[in-house]
Amino acid sequence: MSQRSAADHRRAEISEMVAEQGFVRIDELADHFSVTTMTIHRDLDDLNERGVLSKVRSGAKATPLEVIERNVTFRQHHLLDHKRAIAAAAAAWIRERDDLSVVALDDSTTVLALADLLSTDESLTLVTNFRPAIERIAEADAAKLIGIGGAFDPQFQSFHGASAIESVRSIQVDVACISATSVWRGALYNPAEAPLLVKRAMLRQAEHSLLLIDHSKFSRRALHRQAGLEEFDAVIVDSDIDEDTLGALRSSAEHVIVAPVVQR
Amino acid sequence: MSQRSAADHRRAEISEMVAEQGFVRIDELADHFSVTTMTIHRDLDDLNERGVLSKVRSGAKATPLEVIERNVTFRQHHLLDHKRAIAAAAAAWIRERDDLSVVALDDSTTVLALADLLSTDESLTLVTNFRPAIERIAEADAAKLIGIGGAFDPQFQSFHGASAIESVRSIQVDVACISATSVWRGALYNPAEAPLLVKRAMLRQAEHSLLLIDHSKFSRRALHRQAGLEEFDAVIVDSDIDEDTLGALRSSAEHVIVAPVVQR
DNA sequence: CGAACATAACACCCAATCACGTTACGTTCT
DNA sequence: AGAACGTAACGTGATTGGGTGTTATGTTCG
Repeated sequence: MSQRSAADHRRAEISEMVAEQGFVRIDELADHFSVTTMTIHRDLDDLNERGVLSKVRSGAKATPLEVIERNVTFRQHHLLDHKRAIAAAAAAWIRERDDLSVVALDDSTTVLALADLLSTDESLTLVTNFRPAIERIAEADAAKLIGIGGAFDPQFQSFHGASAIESVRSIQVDVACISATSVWRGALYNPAEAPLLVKRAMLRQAEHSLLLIDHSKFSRRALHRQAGLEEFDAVIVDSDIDEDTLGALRSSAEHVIVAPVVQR
Repeated sequence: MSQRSAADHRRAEISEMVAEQGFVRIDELADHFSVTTMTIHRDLDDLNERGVLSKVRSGAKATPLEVIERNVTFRQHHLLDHKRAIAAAAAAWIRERDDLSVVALDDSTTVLALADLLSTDESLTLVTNFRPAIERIAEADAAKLIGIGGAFDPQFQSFHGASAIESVRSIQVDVACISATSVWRGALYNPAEAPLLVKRAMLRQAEHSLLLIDHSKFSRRALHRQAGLEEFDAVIVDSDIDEDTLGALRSSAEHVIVAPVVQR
């Protein structure tokens, strides 16, 4: 499954090196990987394009962490196995309860993995403001789809704003599947306000709610408070979460599901 | 540009044969093209999938015209040069007037060609309920995008329903670019009602309006009346329209622009 | 200015995909 | 049952496209 080409592999390693060292020279990289500087140039152009790093003269420097966290194309491939595990657990949770047919999905890459799992189910109606999710659900041509429109935000690849909120408010949802950038002291936080408002609206319209969150989110902070952990029917985390954090989570959330990560 | 592979060419010819004769046998086709029946099977599977024809035992029969006309994947490649010509004229019309910045686009393939032309312009805001258009505009990452959400209709690949109408009503549009399936006695007609309602809402919210329509639409009929030709600031047709029809059109529309079709 | 660096254009290689045929096995007619 | 037809699976040859190097030409720095 996670079959990477040689180029992808090299680019991933470059990303790591840049993240660690802050700056790396192009000729160093060319030397290290035994390729031409031209190849490195192309790698850096690509990574720069995707917002993973900044290409500067003679090398590349790290992008500020906050920017990375917002960037969809970066997030998309990050911790993919973990996200799939979490999504599988969420799908199971939903399928156990067969009275749930309208599922709202927010604009997170974790939930995107869930969209893939649910999109083949003809009996479901999926509601989302996330363009990649809309794309895949439409492609699958099985589940019914309600798109939440509004002002498109290229950074998040999703639709926000008053119009989006309005649209969400006009729908009754059985279960909302939500993620967040940061979990801290029993509450969720997000770096930007616009997508957060849509998430809140989804929660408000939902009879049930699931929080899908991977272990990396517990060591972060973000600006805007989104919701409290106790508001969710269940919180789903991957099994790479550490003991202490899991303990703390169990004390503040109603029900915690730990999704086993399958290593490739 | 229009570089077709041998297989595409054969499939196009099959489509024609089926359209003309109503039904063709698989072994006839295999014989005619000097290929195996298996290859024809695959061709028909594909064409059937795309809704161009219906595969039945021992052969293929034509799909009712109405169904063909509704089918997006079929429409997408139909009269492409004409659509491009019309779109170019529409783009010119809009660019001549530099006070126009919010453009609404309906769910038609003609207008999709226009979306491609406008999506690179950073000063524009594009509004649409058409998934392929949303996709391409987001991809271009230049023009601002407002997505119209709602219930997704796989047949048209666009969003409809009360929620979509509501969303459109909350926006002020400078110019609405609309198409239709049929033009008949000075009015527009559409085979389905749901997309029509969104088109009407777009027109209502728009200061100006353009009708983009190719010559094939004048020899058709459809069920639901959409609007009168006189409601548009300008009607854009391709140059393959015949004299009489053009004359009639000129008498019922305010302003008619004939877009020259470039032959490849 | 000259050295270091960036980019554009072209050519090549390899791997993945596609189109097609062949065969073998199901399925549906009469 | 037997003929006609459909489908699944595999092999193969052609085609495509991504990834890389090379060279030639710009561009920026000191």
